[in-house]
Amino acid sequence: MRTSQYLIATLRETPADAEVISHQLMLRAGLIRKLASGMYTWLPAGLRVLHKVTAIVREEMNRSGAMEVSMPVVQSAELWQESGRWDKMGPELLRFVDRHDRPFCLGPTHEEVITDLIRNEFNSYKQLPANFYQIQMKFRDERRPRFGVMRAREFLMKDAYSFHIDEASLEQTYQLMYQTYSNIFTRLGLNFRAVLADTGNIGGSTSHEFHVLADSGEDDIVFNSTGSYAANIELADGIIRDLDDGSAAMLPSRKIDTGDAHSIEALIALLDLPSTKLVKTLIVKAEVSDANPHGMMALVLRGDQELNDIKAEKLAGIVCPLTFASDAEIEQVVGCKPGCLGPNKLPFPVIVDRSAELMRNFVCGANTAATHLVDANWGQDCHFDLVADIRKVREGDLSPDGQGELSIKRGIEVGHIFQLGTKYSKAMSASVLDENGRAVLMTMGCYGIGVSRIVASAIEQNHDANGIIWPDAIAPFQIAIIPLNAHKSARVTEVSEQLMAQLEQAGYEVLLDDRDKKTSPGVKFADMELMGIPHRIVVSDRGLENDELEYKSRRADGTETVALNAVLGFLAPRITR
RNA sequence: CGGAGUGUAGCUCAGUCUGGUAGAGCACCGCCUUCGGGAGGCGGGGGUCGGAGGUUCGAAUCCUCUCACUCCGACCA
Repeated sequence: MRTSQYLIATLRETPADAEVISHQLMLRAGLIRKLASGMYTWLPAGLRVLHKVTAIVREEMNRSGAMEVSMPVVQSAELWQESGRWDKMGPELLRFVDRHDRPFCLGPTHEEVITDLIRNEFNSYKQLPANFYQIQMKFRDERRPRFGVMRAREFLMKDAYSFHIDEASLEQTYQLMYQTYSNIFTRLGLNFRAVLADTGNIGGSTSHEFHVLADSGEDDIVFNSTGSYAANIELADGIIRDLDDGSAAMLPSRKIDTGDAHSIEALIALLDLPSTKLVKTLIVKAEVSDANPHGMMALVLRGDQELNDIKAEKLAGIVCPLTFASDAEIEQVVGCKPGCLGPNKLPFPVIVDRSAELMRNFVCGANTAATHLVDANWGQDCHFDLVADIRKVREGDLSPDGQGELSIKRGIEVGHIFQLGTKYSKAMSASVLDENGRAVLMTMGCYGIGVSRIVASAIEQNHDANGIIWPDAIAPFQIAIIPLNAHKSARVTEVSEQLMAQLEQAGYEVLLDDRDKKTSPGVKFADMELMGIPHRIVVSDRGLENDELEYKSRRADGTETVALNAVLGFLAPRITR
């Protein structure tokens, strides 16, 4: 390909509305342009990258035995009503009506469509297991699109759905997908990690996310040093090093005046105690019932620990999304402001985190203004109804499997695999006959990869001050040829053209910067670097005097000299294919 | 959806407070010079100042409404 016949849409300056580096560089390198919030046009160079990623995903999915299909982007409401998600999904599901006033939506995912297809096609256990996938634009009307294609409303996704006769078969395919995903992200040249994950509103039991490690990531992922444990912080478990064992003798409690010390910080300063001797009591909203007429719930943690919202939302009877009771509501029901709350004689359920379960002789609010209890104890003055893990793990906690301590890094979620079970097959009556001729609901799994998000996350992980540095596997072009002073030297032009033909013949993708003399060498160097082309060859009169070319890797600093007749042998070991 | 902010040339921005002929750099077009790291000179094209209403002799500038976009929080590939 020649730059003179290609759209090189590079920008010298950073567009003002781009915040993260990948978004800035995708705009500057001329990969994408914005149409509206969260919707982007892919320019030629960007689309080449997207296609590279797509091709690798497709190859590995095919290798795993999955079958590619293509389902409609527009889906009828009936299917969604059948699964119950038409009402559950909320405004993220973009709905509209056709000319006959029949309701439709733009597909944000395809569990309903595939389940409908397979319940009609499959009749026998002999047809199982089977795994179907597609690579297609999805639409989700995000509350807040951001970071360019990282969280777009329209995005390219690989989604796969597997069908099984039982859990054991699902487990096998799940493991196969886990391995396939690892192969994909390895081939893409990304630094990634698979972590245990929450299943969110897709439902199901077991789930893993695949994260590309990057500081700009929106998720915290937790893992130990040996690699034997990794989880999204949403559900990560950890063992506190200095956990109380409940062995201390109980002291009688006493009430003390704590004035306007309402926070944990103020209390530790006032009482000269470590935060591990305090408990914090948070009041959240719960469903109103006969047993819980106030519609409230207390969540109790050790003073130095933080609440994990996602874990808390799994408690029975709690209001989702997690909502804190207002000061006024608390005052009305408990009789004091939030600064003096404690788990003593509260008129609603008290859930205690494991960090506080075994504490002895702790400090907590007395549910009276400006008063706290010292040497409070469970069973003596305080009570709880349930012990649960509602704590956010911290860096330095011990790994739950006993191997090493936990660290926390930022990650970008690029893949997610779920064991769905029979959630959709049950709602939509998708069954086959087993060996005994009895109808059995199919067990399902689903597996997603954010293809367009991968492009952005690859840039987050591979860039420098001059621009993008593509891994060879997904570069729009692997090699840039820059002729110098071509207008003054017929030989430079001739050699450049021959070189391009030779390299393309050898199967490389080459971009020859043949822009005319008005485009200075500096501009060409800068553009090719900004676009992230990983290998560069400069053709100059100076070099050709000795039948030599100059090679530079986008990842390395210096340049190397290559004999004109030895280029192919020189490049072969340097370019990953 | 709550909170904050921004809309002026393709891009980055000045001008708005204090109303008076719409600007700069980059990009683009033409000619000349230059040619291994975003060159220089001369000449040129390009704007309903996000939109609507209002105040005024006069509005990018003041007032009201509205739309779009970005950022911070809750959701997700």
